[in-house]
Amino acid sequence: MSTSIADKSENSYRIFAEDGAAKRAEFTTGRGVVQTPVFMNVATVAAIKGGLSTEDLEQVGAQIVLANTYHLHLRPGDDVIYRMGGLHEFMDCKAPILTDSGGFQVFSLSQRRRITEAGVTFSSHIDGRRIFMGPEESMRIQSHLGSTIAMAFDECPSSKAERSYVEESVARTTRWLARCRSELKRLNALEGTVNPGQMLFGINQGAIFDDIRIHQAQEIAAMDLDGYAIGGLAVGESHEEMYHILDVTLPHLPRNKPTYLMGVGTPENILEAVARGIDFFDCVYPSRNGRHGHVYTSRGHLNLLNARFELDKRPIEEGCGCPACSRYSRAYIRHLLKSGEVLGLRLCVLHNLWFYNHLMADIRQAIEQGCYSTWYKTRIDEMKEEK
RNA sequence: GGGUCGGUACCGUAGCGGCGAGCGGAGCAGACUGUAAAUCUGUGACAUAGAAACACCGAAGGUUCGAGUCCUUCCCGGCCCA
Repeated sequence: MSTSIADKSENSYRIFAEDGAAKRAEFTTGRGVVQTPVFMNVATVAAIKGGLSTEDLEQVGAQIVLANTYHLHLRPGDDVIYRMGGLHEFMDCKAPILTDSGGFQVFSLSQRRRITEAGVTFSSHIDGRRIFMGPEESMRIQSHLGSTIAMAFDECPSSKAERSYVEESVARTTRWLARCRSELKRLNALEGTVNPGQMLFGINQGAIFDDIRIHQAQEIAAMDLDGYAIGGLAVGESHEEMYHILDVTLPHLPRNKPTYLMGVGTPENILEAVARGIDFFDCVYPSRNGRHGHVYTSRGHLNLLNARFELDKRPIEEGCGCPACSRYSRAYIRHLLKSGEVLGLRLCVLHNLWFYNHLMADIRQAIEQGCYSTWYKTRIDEMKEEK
């Protein structure tokens, strides 16, 4: 079955176990069922950085992949991907793909940006040329890409922004969401659309102002979308502030729809957020940190570049079934990293993504078993132990 | 044996009388949360931090208010000639 945007008869999201606020659900997409809570493996430019292939993603337990509208629009161009049959065809990916809308890039590539009601003008990080993107442009690009889930075009105000600015920005993001919704409906109905069942997730914003978050959550909840994201977190505020925003905002988003905490985070962040009811996550940490020799284990993270691993014959984590741990020592991977060999990066990224995807599997199991609320705290404590 | 150029931190170098010695690498450590960046930031030693100032610029003397910088001798290395 393939539902999109405003759902008709049956909800594509089905919760079958709950433990406190934590939800264990399955989300049915046109590309198969996603078991949640889930981590989305970040392939910004339709590739996991660090030399991983689509095949590697399958091996590492990835259920779903994230790619970026802004990056793919610039290169190779969404028209190229459209003519190649869409993202799935282009990268030979069978799993569902969520495309981020480009809204965050406006925030993170903040030079020379100009925001109006119509959209945002900012400069390309590749060649500096001016780019205009608004809700309609973002939806058209994502429609060309043919992703499984499109994200609404939003603005991500800084966590330190003034209240008056955040109010204005969030109101605009909500108006943009309505425009995204109608544009995507129009596109889905067009002849030749890559994925006519493309879904849409809206995004909650509001920096760290409880009332702005809550008010906007109520507004977008009424719009009946396929899912709801919380954006603008983990951008400089403290963990306590982030968890607090989740605590106050999530009750105002539909419980019978998937929720997505954008860009988060550390294993600890994820464990805490699941406890509060989040289903979807994505983060560059496992891939970026992996490329920098920073690897995750159930007993905390290691920096494989450290001299103490020079003669360490152990795998990154004892008992881990990832392609790196099943064969190679810390000492060897450290040598590869030191030598600048791509294999070193690749092995670390493989391990980290395996770790994240398997952490999510453990989380799902704990919720099913009804022991999540105690289990996750133990997991967090274990990660703080001596490495 | 003669000539010549040179000896500065782990390596390569800058410096040509005011240096509490600059720069690159390496090494060591840290940072990265909807990925412009295999990037960025620290880092002489004294266990660490801070405070502090004592990195003794191949060695020993000398000139000078002051020497890595000038002079003398010696040691070591490269190249050229015999």
